[in-house]
Amino acid sequence: MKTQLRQAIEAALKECYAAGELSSGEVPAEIQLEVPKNSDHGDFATNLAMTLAKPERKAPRQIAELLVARLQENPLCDRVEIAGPGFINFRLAAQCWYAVLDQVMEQGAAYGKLDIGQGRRIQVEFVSANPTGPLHIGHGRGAVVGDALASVLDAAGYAVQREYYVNDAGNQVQTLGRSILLRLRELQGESIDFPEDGYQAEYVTEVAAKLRTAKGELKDLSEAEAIELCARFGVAEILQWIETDLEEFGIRFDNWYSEKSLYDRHMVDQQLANLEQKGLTFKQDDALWLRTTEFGDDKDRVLIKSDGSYTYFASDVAYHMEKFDRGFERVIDVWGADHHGYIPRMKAMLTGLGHPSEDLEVLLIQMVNLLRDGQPFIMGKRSGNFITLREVIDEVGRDACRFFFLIRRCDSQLDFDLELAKQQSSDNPVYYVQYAHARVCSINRNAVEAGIAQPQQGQIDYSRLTLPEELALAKLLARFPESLSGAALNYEPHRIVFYLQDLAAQFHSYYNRQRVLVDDPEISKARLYLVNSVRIVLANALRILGVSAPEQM
RNA sequence: GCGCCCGUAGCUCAGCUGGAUAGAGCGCUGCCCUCCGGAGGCAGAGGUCAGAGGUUCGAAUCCUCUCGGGCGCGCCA
Repeated sequence: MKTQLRQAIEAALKECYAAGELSSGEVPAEIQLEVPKNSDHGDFATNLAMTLAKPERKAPRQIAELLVARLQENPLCDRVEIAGPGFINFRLAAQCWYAVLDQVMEQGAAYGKLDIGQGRRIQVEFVSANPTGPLHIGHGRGAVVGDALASVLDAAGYAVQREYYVNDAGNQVQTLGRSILLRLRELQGESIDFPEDGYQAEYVTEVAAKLRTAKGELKDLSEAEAIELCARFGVAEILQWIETDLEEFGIRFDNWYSEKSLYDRHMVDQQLANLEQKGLTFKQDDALWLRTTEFGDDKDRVLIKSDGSYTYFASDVAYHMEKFDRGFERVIDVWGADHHGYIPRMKAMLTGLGHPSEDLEVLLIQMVNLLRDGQPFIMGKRSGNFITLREVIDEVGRDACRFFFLIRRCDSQLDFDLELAKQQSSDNPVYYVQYAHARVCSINRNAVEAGIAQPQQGQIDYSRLTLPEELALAKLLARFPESLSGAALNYEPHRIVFYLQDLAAQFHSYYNRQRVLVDDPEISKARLYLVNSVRIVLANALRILGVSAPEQM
């Protein structure tokens, strides 16, 4: 719709040049067309005449008149007007908009899909929580945002991979192993003085008990061997919890990438050697440093500590370089916002190794505040860390949980009201949107009962759709692809949520004013066609978010 | 102290990358309500876009400063 109009404007402009009415001969690279906020200003508006004013040395309105004279003849346009300082406002013929319904019906589940990615490979790495404990509520938000973003990009035509980076090397894994071993000994009757810096939580004992049945008491192993075994067992066990939780949440990763495997394959050393060769490192105090300050970081960073062990950053360098070696053109990391200080060094490392820093995009996920009936759930700013994701999903359900995690821009903090999420009323945005879908399904069931067949494409007389609400709905359906492209280009899945709420609101309002199934069978058919188009778009948008579109509730 | 994010209606937040009279939900006020499917529907009030400069035809949006809030600033991960 938009592109057709853009072509028409371009053609009109060229005609003006051909007729000598305009002289500069420049056709702008892209003619800006936007949907005015105020619908009195038409369906689309362009500022073209204003941008041409300078090169043409003519008044904007004068230029606009030349263009409008030609565009008025175009069958696409119902009305073309000049407004304000020189905007050209277009109102398209109703038929154009109702043609969208045919598109929706014809394309079905594919309606809205785009090709802006053109099959380019992109990776979204998200969750990547340490395998030392169950997922908490904060991980949940990152999980859903990452997953939905991946789906958005997929729908926009990118070849997307979802990856989980498993931090199965390093200190925290050793600490986990030691903690499990101590709990194991406790289970064996020893009295243990459990250290402050160990993992205190109960699940550690759970893992220890399981290990005891599987592997026995580890009596014939050395201390180091026992810790190592406990660590491996614990990581495997906890990863399984995480995987199960995520799957229950509707999230499935294409790849689980082990940090330890980077060391096993000597990838870290290779990358460090690479950096050294490029003269980007230096030694100081027995440690190896990366000169990240040369690329915008405010401090240089340690890669190898003076005791010879590697920093987390060192494996991250290797990991991210390896992502590009795997052929991804762009790599997206989803992190908790408290890690934002880590971004400059990562980008510095990339530019140092010859990658434009935009190749890595980091999405920062802000904190989640749990509420119950508008009141903070528990005190303390990091309270979310003590509530597992599993508990929340069990309480409010997967759909509500996912929807609420996506309802805000990810860089703003989120208030998540558990009671609201469970509520079966239109105050609850998830319910409101899903209910719109279920309502159309209900109408369909009634249509069957009344013996009215689902109208097929080409059988619809659009002149039966005479109401302004009907036209408005068709226009909104036409804007779904645009909403999707905005979400994809800006990495903002929440836009889909806002679109959905908009569409549901307009549908409910229409439903409340008008009956779909009326005495006149032709009108009924046309309206059925319209509301079923709405149903399809609702379902398509919900599918991208990983929220179900129920037929009844 | 330095750096990043944020400041929009009473509250929670959108605002399509610079467009025209800044929007939605909750709350508030006033009407309506046996409707294909629910304790719901319709309408109204409510704003100096934190403040001050700047950029230009045009700024909530871009730049600078000030104020206020959040988060970071380990040879931790």
